[in-house]
Amino acid sequence: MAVDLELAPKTKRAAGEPCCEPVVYPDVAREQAERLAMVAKALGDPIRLQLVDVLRKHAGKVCVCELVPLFDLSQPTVSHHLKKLREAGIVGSERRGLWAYYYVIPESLEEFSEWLS
Amino acid sequence: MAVDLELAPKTKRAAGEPCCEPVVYPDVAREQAERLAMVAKALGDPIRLQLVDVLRKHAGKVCVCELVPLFDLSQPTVSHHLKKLREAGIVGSERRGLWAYYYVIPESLEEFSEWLS
DNA sequence: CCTATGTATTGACAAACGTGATTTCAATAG
DNA sequence: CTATTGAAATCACGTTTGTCAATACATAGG
Repeated sequence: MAVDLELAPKTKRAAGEPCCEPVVYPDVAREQAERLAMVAKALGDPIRLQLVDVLRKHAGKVCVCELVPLFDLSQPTVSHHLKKLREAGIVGSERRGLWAYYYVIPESLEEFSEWLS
Repeated sequence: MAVDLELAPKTKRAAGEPCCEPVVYPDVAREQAERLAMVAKALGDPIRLQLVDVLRKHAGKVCVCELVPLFDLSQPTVSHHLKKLREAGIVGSERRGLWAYYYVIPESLEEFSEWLS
């Protein structure tokens, strides 16, 4: 696995230009990037984005039985998307009797919103 | 394939509650949702999110050769992520000699940023 | 021309994703 | 208890994704 000894730097830089500024560091720590990306990924599907939009605009909690008919999808599929949103911490749910009500957790979007602006 | 004739609505609503408010509509049109989701999806990977972060913070254009060593990834993989960002309209690129320089297109994030807040 | 260098594309592959059919769970009504 | 109903979980499927190795492409220098 020994790599060739660096005999000569050769030309290294083709033109005289130094290519770019000194060095660049991502000053969004990996951890933060992962949190942000997790949120973005959850919003990275049109259905889920609309789900969040509906829930946000509605302020209150919305029943799954109202959400399903809005999308031309099976109930299990909508349920699946809601689960993804739950896992990303974007929405919460609450059961009342037979029905399940979903709502957006506003703080979950704050960090992302701030990073974006 | 004929479904049973609907003999009787049966109980229909278990409790007396009407389940929830009248009806809810997604007032983010499908088209807009798809645009927003496309941006979110592109940001939905930690590497790409950090790439955008670096490019944004840097204001100017950054050479690929500076970006690659920031991530513990092969050059083709970084190139692949940059392509995804390009396809989503989030970044642009420019060749100068041998090098390629990338930059964020700020307007590309505006709609998403507004929707989010 | 030929060689070296920075970047992009291709091919391959495992992992994750989006979806629907089917089944399971939980809770209510009788 | 049994039957019904809303929601979630499971299974199966084709598609997309992230990654690297290898290759191709473009440009600059000899």
